[in-house]
Amino acid sequence: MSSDNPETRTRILKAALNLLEAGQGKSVRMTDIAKRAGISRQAVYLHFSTRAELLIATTYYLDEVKGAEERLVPSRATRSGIERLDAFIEAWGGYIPEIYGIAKALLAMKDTDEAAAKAWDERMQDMREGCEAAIKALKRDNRLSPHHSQKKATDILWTMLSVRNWEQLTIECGWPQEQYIETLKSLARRVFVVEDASN
Amino acid sequence: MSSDNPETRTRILKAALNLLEAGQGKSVRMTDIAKRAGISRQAVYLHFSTRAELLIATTYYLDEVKGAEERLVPSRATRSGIERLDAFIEAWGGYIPEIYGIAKALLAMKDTDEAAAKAWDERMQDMREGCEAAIKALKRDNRLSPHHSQKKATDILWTMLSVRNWEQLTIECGWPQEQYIETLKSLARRVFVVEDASN
DNA sequence: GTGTCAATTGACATGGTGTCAAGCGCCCTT
DNA sequence: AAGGGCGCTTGACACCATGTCAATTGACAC
Repeated sequence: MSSDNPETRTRILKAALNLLEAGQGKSVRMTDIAKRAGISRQAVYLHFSTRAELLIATTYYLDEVKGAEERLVPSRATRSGIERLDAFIEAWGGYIPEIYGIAKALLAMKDTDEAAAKAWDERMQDMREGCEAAIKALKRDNRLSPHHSQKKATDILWTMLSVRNWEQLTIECGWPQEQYIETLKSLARRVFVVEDASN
Repeated sequence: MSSDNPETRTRILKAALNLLEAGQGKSVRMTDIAKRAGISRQAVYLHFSTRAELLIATTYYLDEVKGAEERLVPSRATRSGIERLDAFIEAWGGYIPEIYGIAKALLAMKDTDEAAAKAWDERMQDMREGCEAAIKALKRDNRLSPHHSQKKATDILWTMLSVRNWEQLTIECGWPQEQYIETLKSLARRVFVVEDASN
């Protein structure tokens, strides 16, 4: 079981979140999390039976805390496909730095841990739906470049917006977050948008 | 020291290579490599003092075996910037599947192992030089889009061509290698090339 | 034969995850 | 006020991979 005392449970989640955010990808041990939560290591296992399970629960907690859902509201509310594409890139691109710590941890486990892989893929699938919606909206407006099928365009946008690419551009290449967002918006336009595909 | 008997040394490297290629990213243990080389685990340590050192040596061995250098010759030999961009994408994009196994192993160690990180970054730096050269050639021809500075264009091309992106598009999205290459060439054109920037 | 050197064997340290069992303190019940 | 249940603690332990160490073997060289 992994529920009984909700107090301690959320203390653990908070601790995990803090450490993952602060560590920016540095590996965080069960011991560290326990210590931070002011609890014994074994108590952590009383609530989450594996590290993977804890990390996964942490992602849900993160979404709750940061209001992941609400962020996407503006992108859904926009009228034109182009606006929607922009709004989505802005929302997701702005969200990445907040989830980066935990994303990194999950990503690192992906290769060895089945559960971690599944959790991560699930979330990326959610994100992909956003991409797909933006592409569909473009298509509806007859502004989607005829170079790409809908599936292919979605694949490309999804890949462009990956956490790994954000990492490479901002952390390795030193781009400021602002530039990342602006550039990705402009790239997406160049790649996906045409004047009017119906003519 | 890590040299004395070149026979055994290359047997180890071959074993590592085989396993990494076959495993397509699955973690390969020192024990596995030793067994494959028909040698005791400790003998491996006689030649390579750490796993990281072995993996790094394996990348050099790989380059040697696959003739990494020669692959880039056609891209250097081309006249126009556009041809060079195409040739580079083809050469590098075609090389990725061959190095994928070891790339994955190195990438997985990057977070925890200093040496592995350095080795990987070094190789990516080499690759980046190819990107930079292609961008410079475009610029020289006045065909580089004025949207991007040379540095920024290099950053983008470098990121587009990352192993992670190849992985996502081919393995996760299921693109055939052929489609990967063609699409990346076409994307690069759309993103970087203009009719003639000097007018 | 004796030395040298690659390789073998087997034991051991380390560091992290996950397991197990016993015990402790606190609140709830009756 | 005694007894139970429950959340947590303590400490020992198994596991697994990397890396270390020391003693030994076997071949070839002089």
